[in-house]
Amino acid sequence: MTAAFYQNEVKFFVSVDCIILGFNQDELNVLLYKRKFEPLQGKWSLMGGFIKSGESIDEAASRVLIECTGIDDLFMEQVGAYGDVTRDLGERVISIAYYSLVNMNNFSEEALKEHDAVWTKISEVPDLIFDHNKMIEDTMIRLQRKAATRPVGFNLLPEKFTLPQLQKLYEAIYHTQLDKRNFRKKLNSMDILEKLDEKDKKSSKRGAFYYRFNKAKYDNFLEQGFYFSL
Amino acid sequence: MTAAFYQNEVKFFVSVDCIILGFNQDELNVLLYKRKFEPLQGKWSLMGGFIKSGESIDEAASRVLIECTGIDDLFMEQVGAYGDVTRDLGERVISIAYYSLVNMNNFSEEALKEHDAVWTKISEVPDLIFDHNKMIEDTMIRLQRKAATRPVGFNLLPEKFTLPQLQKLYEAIYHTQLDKRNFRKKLNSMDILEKLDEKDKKSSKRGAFYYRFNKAKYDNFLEQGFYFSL
DNA sequence: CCAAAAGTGTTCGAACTACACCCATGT
DNA sequence: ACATGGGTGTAGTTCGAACACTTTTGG
Repeated sequence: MTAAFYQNEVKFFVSVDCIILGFNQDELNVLLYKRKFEPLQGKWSLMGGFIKSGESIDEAASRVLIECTGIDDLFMEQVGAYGDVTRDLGERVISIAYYSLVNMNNFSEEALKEHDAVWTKISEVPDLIFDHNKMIEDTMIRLQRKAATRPVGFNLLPEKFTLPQLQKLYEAIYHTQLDKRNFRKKLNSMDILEKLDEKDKKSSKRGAFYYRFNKAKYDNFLEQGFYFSL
Repeated sequence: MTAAFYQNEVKFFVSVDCIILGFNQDELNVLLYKRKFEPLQGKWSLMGGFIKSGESIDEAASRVLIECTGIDDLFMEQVGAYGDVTRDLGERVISIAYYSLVNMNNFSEEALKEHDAVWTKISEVPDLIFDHNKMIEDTMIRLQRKAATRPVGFNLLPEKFTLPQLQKLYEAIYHTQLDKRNFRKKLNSMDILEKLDEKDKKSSKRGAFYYRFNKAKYDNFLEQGFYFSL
């Protein structure tokens, strides 16, 4: 039994909410859920869960993420704590948002249905419960900064991807158009990708070469004192 | 009485911890306190406080900040939530860190003594309780990113400051040396400062002109579609 | 043969880096 | 008069932005 040092203080429910992002058909998507309990049962929301007693915040976020995706070891980062007094309509709950970048292809239709989950284009996110829309907005800003300086974008793609795909991804993240030649030139100069012999012929007749992110090359790139920036 | 929706869940103590940063004699400083209660009474720590029931996290942080500084309306930003199960030696406490940038000159010796507070050079911060050292480290990284893209540095200086002072500040934040001429050229091109007639003669015989950050000029600068970057 | 996407280099201007000397003044 | 920190301009280089045509191939 631990000593009760803080007897006079108030306790709060604390939850985590997960912003799970994927990329498909040139658009960022977020995984939304129909809420399964009151209050606001049936409304659209992020997937979340209360922190349990033996569990750190990161662990709680991992747990929720695994519940949702069935996948372990996903890229995940804390966005921040949300604590307006009336943010939750039920009782007072402080929530800590995490975002995760996943490869949408790893999700089966059944897995999604089972949880009442749908991938929703970022541009078409409806009104969500509580402050969940704000959490997504904050996440988008954070992702922009992160993706500009760290190679986290690859988490949103399959292991093998084409350069046009990669470019579309960054265009979606930054919400801009990029020049094909400049984009490729920059990537080329970093030498962090591995070109495969295989081509993807789904999106064009000619086909585009597959590439793979090469961690060893990237580490080497960092050792040279360079910084990733796209 | 609100409905009890979440009866089966666990509640936690939630606190805020404040990283109060100042700048003096070419160094960033952080305000440290001798802890006033058990556990670890008398040890060095950040100033913190438990969140109270009617209070948002931001409000709690503001309250603690005002208690410490006597000043309202300080620059303040959330760093993140810290929730390792055993981070607090007393009972389990989840803590949310905020950093604030202040002008050290606004603190009287008496005000500091009253709280058992001391300004400590960032390079000389001792072992603090719990994860407070980690909070400071995370803050420094965050400050670097923030200061590079937003004019937040001015919060660390008196209203009137000299260019050598400003340069020293950025050198301290980035932990690097900057070229005097290039630094001034860049600032000049932004046209966000107002040159005063007055000179500061404390640090040299010739004296250095005072400048003042001009919000209107800065807003205009933004409207032109430029971004602050130093 | 043609539509549709993949792939490829060069030029120009802007921005950053490096760099050295004179100025003002308190002691 | 001199030591100390304040203030100023230019040249070279690098980096990012703009830009158009050829290639491949399924239909």
